[in-house]
Formats: sequence, C-alpha cells, structure tokens
Amino acid sequence: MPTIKDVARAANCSTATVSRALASPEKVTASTRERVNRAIAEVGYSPNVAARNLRRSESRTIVILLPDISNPFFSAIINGMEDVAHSAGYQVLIGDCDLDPSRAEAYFSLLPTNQADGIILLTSDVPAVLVQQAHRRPDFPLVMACEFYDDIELPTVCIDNFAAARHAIDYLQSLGHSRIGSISGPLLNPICRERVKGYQAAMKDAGQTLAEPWMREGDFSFHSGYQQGLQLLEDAANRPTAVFCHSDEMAIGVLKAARQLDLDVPGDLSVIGFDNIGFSEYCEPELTTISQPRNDIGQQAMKNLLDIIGGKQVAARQILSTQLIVRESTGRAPTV
Amino acid sequence: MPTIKDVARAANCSTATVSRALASPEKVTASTRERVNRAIAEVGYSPNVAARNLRRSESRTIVILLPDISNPFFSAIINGMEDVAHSAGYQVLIGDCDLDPSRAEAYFSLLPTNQADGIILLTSDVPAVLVQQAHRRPDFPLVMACEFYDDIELPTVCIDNFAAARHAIDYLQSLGHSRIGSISGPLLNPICRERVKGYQAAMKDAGQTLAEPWMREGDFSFHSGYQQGLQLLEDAANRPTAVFCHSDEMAIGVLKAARQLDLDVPGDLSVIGFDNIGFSEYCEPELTTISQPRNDIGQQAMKNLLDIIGGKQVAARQILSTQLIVRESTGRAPTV
DNA sequence: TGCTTGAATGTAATGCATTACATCAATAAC
DNA sequence: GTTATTGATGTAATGCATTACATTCAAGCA
Repeated sequence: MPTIKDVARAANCSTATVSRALASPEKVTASTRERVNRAIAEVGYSPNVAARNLRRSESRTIVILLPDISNPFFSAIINGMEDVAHSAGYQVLIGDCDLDPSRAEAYFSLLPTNQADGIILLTSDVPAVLVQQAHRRPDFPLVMACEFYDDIELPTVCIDNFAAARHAIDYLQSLGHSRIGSISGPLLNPICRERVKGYQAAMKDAGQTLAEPWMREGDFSFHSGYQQGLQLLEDAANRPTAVFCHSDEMAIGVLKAARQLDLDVPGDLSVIGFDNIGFSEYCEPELTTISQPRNDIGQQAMKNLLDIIGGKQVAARQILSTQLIVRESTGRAPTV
Repeated sequence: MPTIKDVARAANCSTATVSRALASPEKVTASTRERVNRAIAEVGYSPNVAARNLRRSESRTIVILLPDISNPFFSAIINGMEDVAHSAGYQVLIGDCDLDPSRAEAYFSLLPTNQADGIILLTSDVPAVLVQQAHRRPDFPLVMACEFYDDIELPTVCIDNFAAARHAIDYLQSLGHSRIGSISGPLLNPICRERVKGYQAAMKDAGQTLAEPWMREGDFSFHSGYQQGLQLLEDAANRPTAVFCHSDEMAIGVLKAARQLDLDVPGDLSVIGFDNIGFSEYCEPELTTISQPRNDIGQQAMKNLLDIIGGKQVAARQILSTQLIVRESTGRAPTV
C-alpha cells in the first residue's frame, strides 16, 4: 500500500502539504491541491486509518449497545443510526448485551482506550453504577435512545411512554372496554414503569378499579406473552376483555394463548401491541399496535451523539411522537 | 492514559520486555513477568490498539456482510459468529448491503487498507466480479456462510439445499400431496436454484408433472409470499394442495393469502417454510419448516475465516444438517 | 527601497507498540 | 580455564499520518 510519502514524492511536495490538502483544503493553493489529488489517484493512495487514529486519538467508531440483536424492533433504529454515522465518516459497532451484562463493561472500556468515540445505549439493562460512573467522566460521549435511567441525566431521544400507553387504553375504553389487562416488559425498566403508569392513570380516570392479577410482567418475548396471556385469561369468571402489551411479540404470544383458550379476537378479547414490527401485519388477526418512529429515533440519537463528540450541547430529552395503528385485533367490548 | 513506557518505568525494565511479557510470556523470566504484571495493574495500563494495529498491520476486525439486518434469520448466525470472534480477540463489523450494492465495495476496500482482517459473506448479492477479484488476491481472507457462488471457489459452510428441499417435498408427498407449488427466493441466488432443483427432482421422481404457474419467485419477504401466494391460490380449478416456501416469512405471507381466500390450513392447503424463525412457532397455524443449525453455521464460518487468517487451509465446503420441524401447517392432502 | 505581514510550504517531532538486532551473563562443553 | 551456546534483556528503528514550529516568498505599506 502506498503511503503519504509516496503521494508527496509524486506530487513533488512534503507530506505535510498532502495531509493538509486532504484535511483542510483551504490551507493549500488550488494548484497544489490539484497536483496532490492527481498524485493520490496516480499512486492509488488511501490513508492508513490506524496511523491516523493513533495520531488523532480517535477511532471514528460508535458503539451501539442493545439487549438483543434478534429483536426486530431494533433493526430500523440501527439503520437510522448507521445512515447518520456513515455519512459522518463513522463506523458502527453493534454490541449485544443479551447474555452477559459484563459484556457492557468491556464495551464501555473501549472509550478510554480510544477504540470507540461514543456509545449509544438502547437498553437500560446496563448496571446503573457503570453508566453513572461513565457519565461523570469529562470526555465520555454517551446518549440513549428509546430508554432512559431514572436518576441519570443522559441525553435521550424517546417517545412519551406514559402518553402512548394512555392513548392505547383510551382507545380500548372508547370501544367499551373496562376490564383491561396489561402485560408489561420488565418492571426494572423505566419505560415499562412509565407505560404502566399511563395504563393505571387511564384506568383510574375512567373510574375503574385495577384488579391486581390483571397487571402482569413479561420480558417482551413471544413466550412470556404467551405464558402471561394464558394465566391472565384462564379464569373465565374474572377475565379481562382487552389486553395491552408492551411489545408486539408479547401481543402475538397472547393471540396464541387466546386461540388455545378458544377465545375469539377481537370478538371475545381485544389485543393491542407495541412497536409495530413487521410481523404485526401478518399475524392472525393483524395486530393493532403503537408505532414508534424507529428510523427517526435512530437518526436523532446518532446526531446527538455526534454533536456531543463535536463539543456541542444537546437537549436532555427529545420526545418523538407515536401513532396508534388500528388493525384487526381490537374491537368493541363483548356485551355481557 | 498510561503507555507502555510508564509500565516499563514502574517495572524497572525496557518497553521491549513489557511488550514481550504481554505477547509472548515464555520469552520472559517468571519473576520479570510477575513484576511487569504488577506494574501494569499499578499504573492501570491497557495497550493502545491503534498503535498495535499500525505496527502489526492488522485490525482484529471481521466484516460480516448481509443483505438485511432486520431479517431475523441472520441474528442467530451473527451470534454464533460473534462468540467465536470475540473469544479470539476479534471485533465484528456488521455491514448491511440492503439498499445499496455499492456499499459492499466500500466494505471490501477495508481489507487492503488494514481496516479489517477478513470478510464473511452471508449473501450472494455482492457483484460476482467484485468477489472474484477479491478472492484472487493473495491476502484477502474471504469466506461465505449459508450461500455460495456458482463459479467462485469460496470456502463456505452451508446446508444441502437440494436435499433439504427434496426432504420437504418428500414429506408433503408422504402426506398424499401431489399438487405441490413452490415459492422460491430470488432465482439469481444459487441456493434458491438448488432448492428449486430439489423440488423439481422430488416431483419428477414421484412421476408428477410440473405445472409452470406453480413455480413462483419471491424475495423472502412476508409481502412477496403473500402476493405470490394469492396468485398461486386464486384459481380454484388449478390450485395446489401444498406450497413449499424458501423462507418462513414467505410461508407466513402465504398463510395470510390462504385466510383471505378462505382456505383452511392444513385442511385445504399445507404450507411449509424454511429457516425456523422465532415467529414460526407463534403464527396461526404454527408453521412446519426446515430448521438450519444457524448458530453452528455462524461459529463454523467464523472459525474458517480465522483459520484462513492464521494461514491454514480450510475445507471448500462444509455441509451441516437440517431438520424438518413438523408443526400444524401441514396435513394430509384433501380428498377430492 | 526597506520593512511588515500573512499565506504557502517544509522540517521534524509526535503518538504508541512491536521487533530485529545487539548486548550481556550464565551455563555447558572441551 | 576458555570458548561456544543459550536465554534474558535492552536499544533503537519502524509503521504512517498529523501538526507545532520554522522558513520562504510575495504583496502591502511607508
């Protein structure tokens, strides 16, 4: 591989001039610039990234930490992030923290060693101590997307989970439902607690008491939706007529549970999901759900991070709007 | 950040000794090693990766090129690859070529510039010229997984697509089906052509003629399965009793088409998918499908690549076995 | 003309780890 | 006791781009 020296020789100038022609063209005469560019093409030069990174103490790499790659919810977010990152000349490293929370630590340690320039958290599963500690460091660009921590003031771009949940419940109530169950994600997760609060507020405002067993906790997966759904629905005497789920996967799990219990959706039971993943349009019945602007979230979060890396200040919290997508899994409450 | 010099000072030795103590401990006395390790802990040293990479002309980064991150089929494969890569001290860069085939070129160009040490292709959509050209280079570690090119001898680990398809059709025939349709992935793709051949062979062996309109081409997506399914099934007079799809997503699209046409699955129509994605267990009815050992494929492909990087020779083609998973979407052929 | 100023370019130090080669001491061999 | 050998360690060059500082030259001004 030709180096900057070869270019300098071919362009009959110093390596400093070549470097400047590339990094800050305005510092170089038009004619020299031209000469350098020709020389670059001639010798087939492309800069050695390791050398550049070493000298500049940067890596042009952004780490995205997420709980589970295989969750299709994240893919559009990642796409949005990659678009922004690539066009700013950054690479993206995807860190799956699924199994091992200690992996997060390994990813965090990439920053002080200049192996990464910033981190985006798509999860609040990373131990708060670790995040807190990192955030306190002066030069540790760190933002979140979709999620947030209760006690850590990390810039985040997310939706209004309280309002979105409330909207879903309002909608169900407008269909005549009053017995509405909820299958949440892990309650350790602040966004899930927000959604639960939205659910509770809507129920309370409508003057409905909350039967404790109607509030169940899952882990966003098909399987947990199915299991919690079975338990929620098995007791015919005390069965909700609608279920609000914190993920589409869980909602689809509930659809399966309902089929197993011979419940018609939406005749006997309305089901509403969250995220609007691809499947939600192809399950039976098609799923009513809340859609998040996933691509926008990704883009905006990455912009924020790059701004912080560039030394700018960014808003502590940006709220993007959601949309209720009504499909077939919700209908009027059954008349008793 | 402390450098190797600081460690050398603290351990009262030269930087060379520190470097050796880390890279090849056997070249250093036990006592020195001990002293160095203490010094490292004391000053809180961790090696500067950019400097190391510069010196060694490597990057410890592997690129995985795939057609579409959001396809859940790939996630388990990626996990398998990451496991192997991480424990060998490599990072993984995921390259989505979804939209723009020119992106592949950008990823390929990471190798000659030492920004990546090897590439795994999970797609045969990358222009063959590019691949051919890269493969001819002496030092261009490149392997495939799941897929292959007809005319390029790239090491690959995949399944026997011909046999798997044939197995699926045999199974349908054993249920009494003789009118079996097929919705393939893009026929540009060699693995799809293999599957089609397997389908054709099984049909021919059973003495069945292939009605041309029963062989349809999709693109692996829900939507294409739905569309092709509608067309395949709309003509009641000339309708297959079973459909073999090259992806679960397409099979689920067919389920939707069948519902729309008021066909009972598996009463009127059997449907069989490919890949055994998570959703296949939660759709209605649950999908019969062919499962690939995705994690193994990922692990093995990454091992191959690392072997090649390490200068070893690897098998041109490794075939891992598939499994037919029978669920609810297949049943006996309807009696006429 | 002589001097200042600023733009353009060059020189050389720098970032950090690795490793070929040199040195030294201790052991083995005669 | 002397030389050859081996193992441990040190010295210094190396990989490549960047950039602070130095130099040069021409335009601008008195």
